[in-house]
This record gives sequence, C-alpha cells and structure tokens, in this order.
Amino acid sequence: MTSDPKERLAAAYRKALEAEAPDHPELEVVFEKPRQPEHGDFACSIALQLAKRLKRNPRQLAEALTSRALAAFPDFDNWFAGYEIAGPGFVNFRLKPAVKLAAIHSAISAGTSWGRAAKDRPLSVQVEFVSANPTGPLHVGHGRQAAIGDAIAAILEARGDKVTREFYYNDAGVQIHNLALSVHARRRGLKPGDAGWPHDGYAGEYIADIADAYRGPDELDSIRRFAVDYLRNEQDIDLREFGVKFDVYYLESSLYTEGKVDEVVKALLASGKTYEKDGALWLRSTEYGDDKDRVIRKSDGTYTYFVPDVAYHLNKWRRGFAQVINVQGTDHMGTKARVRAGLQALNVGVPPGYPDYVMHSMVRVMRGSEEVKISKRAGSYVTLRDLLDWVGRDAVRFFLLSRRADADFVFDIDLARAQTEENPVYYVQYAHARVCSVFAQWKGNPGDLTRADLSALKSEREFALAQRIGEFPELVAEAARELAPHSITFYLRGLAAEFHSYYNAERILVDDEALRTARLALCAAARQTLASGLALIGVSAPEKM
RNA sequence: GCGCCCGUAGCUCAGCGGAUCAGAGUAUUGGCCUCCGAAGCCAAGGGUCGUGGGUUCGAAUCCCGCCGGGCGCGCCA
Repeated sequence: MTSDPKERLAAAYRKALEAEAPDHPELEVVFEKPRQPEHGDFACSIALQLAKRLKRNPRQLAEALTSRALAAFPDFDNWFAGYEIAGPGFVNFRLKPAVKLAAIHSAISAGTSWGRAAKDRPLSVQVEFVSANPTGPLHVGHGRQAAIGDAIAAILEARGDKVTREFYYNDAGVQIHNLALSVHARRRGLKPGDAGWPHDGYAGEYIADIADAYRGPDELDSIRRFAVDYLRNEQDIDLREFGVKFDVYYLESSLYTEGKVDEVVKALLASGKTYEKDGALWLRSTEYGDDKDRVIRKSDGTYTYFVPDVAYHLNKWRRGFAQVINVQGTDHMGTKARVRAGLQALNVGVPPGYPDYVMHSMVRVMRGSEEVKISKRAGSYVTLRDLLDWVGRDAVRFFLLSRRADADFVFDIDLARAQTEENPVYYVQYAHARVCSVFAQWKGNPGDLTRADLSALKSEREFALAQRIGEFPELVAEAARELAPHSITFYLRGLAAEFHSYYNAERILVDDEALRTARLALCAAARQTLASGLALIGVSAPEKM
C-alpha cells in the first residue's frame, strides 16, 4: 500500500467509479493541480467526464463518487483537511499542512537519491546522441543534442533504469573519404576554391590544422586514419568540457567487418518483402508505415545507408535494450519511419514503436540581427566550443534545456554573451548558494535536522515551498515518461523562485530554536532538491558564487 | 505538391490526454539592503493563445480549411 495520499485517493476513486459506472472502464482518474491555491491542493474532474457519458448532473455524481471513494479510504482524515465540490462538479482536496511538510524529511533523508526511484528489475535502456561524424568540430546542434541526450539519460537513471550512453559514428563512408582528400589537398598547398580542390571538400580551417599536424607518409589511407583520430579526439575534448561521457562508441565500419550488414540483407530477402526494380533491390517499407519503399541495394551493387541503419538498430535490440532513445535533429526526420519499418520487416519481435526518437529542431545562430549559417561543409559554423568559451558549461546546458526539444531554437550569440550575468541558470544556482551560505553561518549539527519537529512551520509560504519540494519525485518520473528534460529546468526555476521569495519574507536563523531548526530543515530540503534537479540537467550546484 | 513539427505578452518561451489555463522569464515603470548574499524580493502595465469554421454545457488544448515559418521527401550519408 502506497503512502502517497494522492495515489490512495485515486485508488479509492477507481473503486467508486467501478461501482458507479461499470460500463465506462475507459475513464481514468487523474488529479490536477489548480493554479489558484483557493481551489485546493489538487482537484478531480472525473465527475464531469462521467456526467457527460451518463447524461447526469455532474455535481450529484461528484457527491456520489466522493462519498463512495471516502468509504473506501478509512483514514482519509489523517491526510486531508477536507474537500469540497466546486463549480460545475470539481472536487477540490486540501491536504493537511503536516502532509505537505512531510516532504522535508523525505528529501533530507533521501539525500542524493532524492527523486530517484529504485526498481527491482531495472530496464536496460540506451540513449544514443551526438553521433557526429568525425569530419569536423561539433556544432551548436550537437551541443543541443549533448545537453538533451545526457539529461534524458540522467533522468532515466533516476527512474531506476540501467542506461547506456552511446555515440555512433561513421568512420568509413564517403564523407570520411572527402575528409582525407581535403587534408591531402591542403598538404599540397591547395585551398578551398583552388583548381584541383576536391569537389566535396571540407573548407574549414581545421583541415589546415590537421594537415600541419600530420607527419606520416603521403598515403590517403594513412591520412584518413590520422584525420579521423584527430577529429575524434577534438570532439572528445569538447564533450569532456561539456561534461558528457559516453559508455560506448560504436563504429559504423564494424557493421560491415562483422558481417552484420550482410546478415540484414539476407534477413530482408528472406522476409519476402523485397523486390527488384530498375536493377536495384527494394524493400516494401510502405507496408510498415514508411511513406515510400526503400532501396536496399543500389544498381551498382553497393548498399544504401538504410541497411547499416537497420543493422545497427537490430544490434541494439539484440544487446537487450528494452528501450532505445535516439536523439537527433529534425533533419533526420526521414530515418524514423525507415528504421522502424526495416526492423518490422525483419520480423524478429521488435516492437513497432522501437526505437524512440527525440527530434530537436535545428539551432539557428544569430549574430546581431544576422543569421550565421550552419553549414558543415562550408566550415563557417558556430561550434559547441564557441558557446562554451562565451558563456560557460552551466549556462550552455541550462540554456539549451530551457525549451522543448521540438521548439525552434534561436541562439542569439550577442544575447547569450550578454546573458552571462542574467542567464536564468544563475537564478537557480544562486538559490542553492544562498542556502549553503545560511548553513555556513549555523553552528548546529546537521544530523539534528533529520529529526526536526516541523510543527513550528506555520506559514502558507512554508507549506507551499514544502509542497513544491514534495512534487519533485513525481516530476522526475514524468520527465522520464515524456522524455522531456526541459520540464526539470522549468521546475527548478519555479522552485528557486519559491525559495527566494521565502528567504526574503522570513529570516531563517531566528532565535527561537524550534522554529530555527524547522526552517533549516526546510532549507536543507530545498537545497537537496535544487542540487538533485541541477544534477539531472548536468549543471553544477555551487556553494558560493 | 506530400509528410512531420511549430505559430501564446514588445522579446525568448512554458502550458496542449478540454474544465480550476491566460502563465514564466525578460524588457518597461514604481518600491525594498542599520537585519541570514540585492546574481534577490514586492508591485504595476502588457496577449480576442496566427486565422476561419466544427465538436462540446465548456477549446490555447481535439477535428477540418486557410495563412506564415522550420525540417524531411536521392539508387546521398
């Protein structure tokens, strides 16, 4: 039996609903948090939904359901101060202050595991993100992916699962060949645009750096290996500075060398869903929701990128990942339906919605009122390193997670620089530093706080702050369900606001010992929640600023 | 043209399994440091939620059309 009053109440309502309306099992009992505090701590609109179906008076239904529910919830009074039927048929519930305050002890005693769930049987899940090809420095879009992917991974870990962070890269294709040609041309003194410069060469200055650093023989193969290593290393340095660590780097080339591509082609042929047309081999991927059939083998005998893509995801499935989340830019929109269709065609039991995709819109970079074009080949794009140099890791992370992944993102460079002093990240970090500063001036024993008597807390502000703290675990769970790390960022802003407001209204270190101890316990819980939330989005929680 | 996504305050954006949903930050204006950190707090003004229909007792939220923007739409990767 859970001790969460909301869940207890929901269970009671479900029972009442079964008795009152057995013909409507589709109705779900959910509680909302009203914006206006006078509407209680949470509200249930189930009676309104039911009234519609039964064509009965919603207020009467609310009464009937609620009295049934309360009959199934004998110790209701231990948790709730009361309820009321309001408006057209809402039921508003008011928690007892002591219930709200209980979150304080929960947060303190949980410590760094606050907001984290423990599962008896953790799922093995994988988050694949960044996955930049080693043909140039990471750009701001990769930065957005790194921030989103790493935060999702952390949130899924908090949900209690075992997470693998994976980086997939193409180390053998046409792009890499162009990279080698570009470095080779640079070594011979050619510049982009010169006669003899490779057709799809990379124009960035980093090509010249690689050419300068290269000391080996004048062989394309050797140059290619060197350039790949060089750029991989450079990307790793940026990622390390950004605070992102990967568990697995997966090489596309291994799919070929280990026969996984051939295996997939055979399996697709065996599926009976292929056909020959115009000298090429096609898959009827439209049968699995793709918007057009896909070429497997081109008429020149080589495979399209579709094949290693499917092979890679089959490999993920075989490695036992129950959930896979691919974080990619919307420019990869097409791969979603394609990869899923390919996996379905293999008919090996992969669920239809596998893998999950979190698509983020491209980051547009503005300098003043002018857009800086992001173009890898042109070599004139803003890099992740640029952002890190301008505003620092914490601000970049927080900023990049301050909106939904699929929302357009305009990164104004001038604004980002100017925001160094005003970026919302400081607002949240400052709240944390403030609590730390209070504790630095307190000579008591932190251990006493775990046993603090909270009954001295009597103001609405204190109840509200405690309640907000208590919402944290549920928020983390929802962020995991929705794969929405930005909700953590928004929560932290709200929590910090609540704390700053409280801090300005009340003195913490008052003379009254009982009140002081209780307030310090509240502060300790707030600090823990701020620190835990910031950790999830990869932002530091400084003790001083 | 087709598919997916987006259009909410001057600006940047939350909310979008309908109701108690008109919100935050920022900018502007006016207050608050003899007192735990003013990177803070309090307050004011500011939006017919792109637009036109529909469903509903009730729509920013669901459905359809239109307008505007993004990204895809290759026997590229």
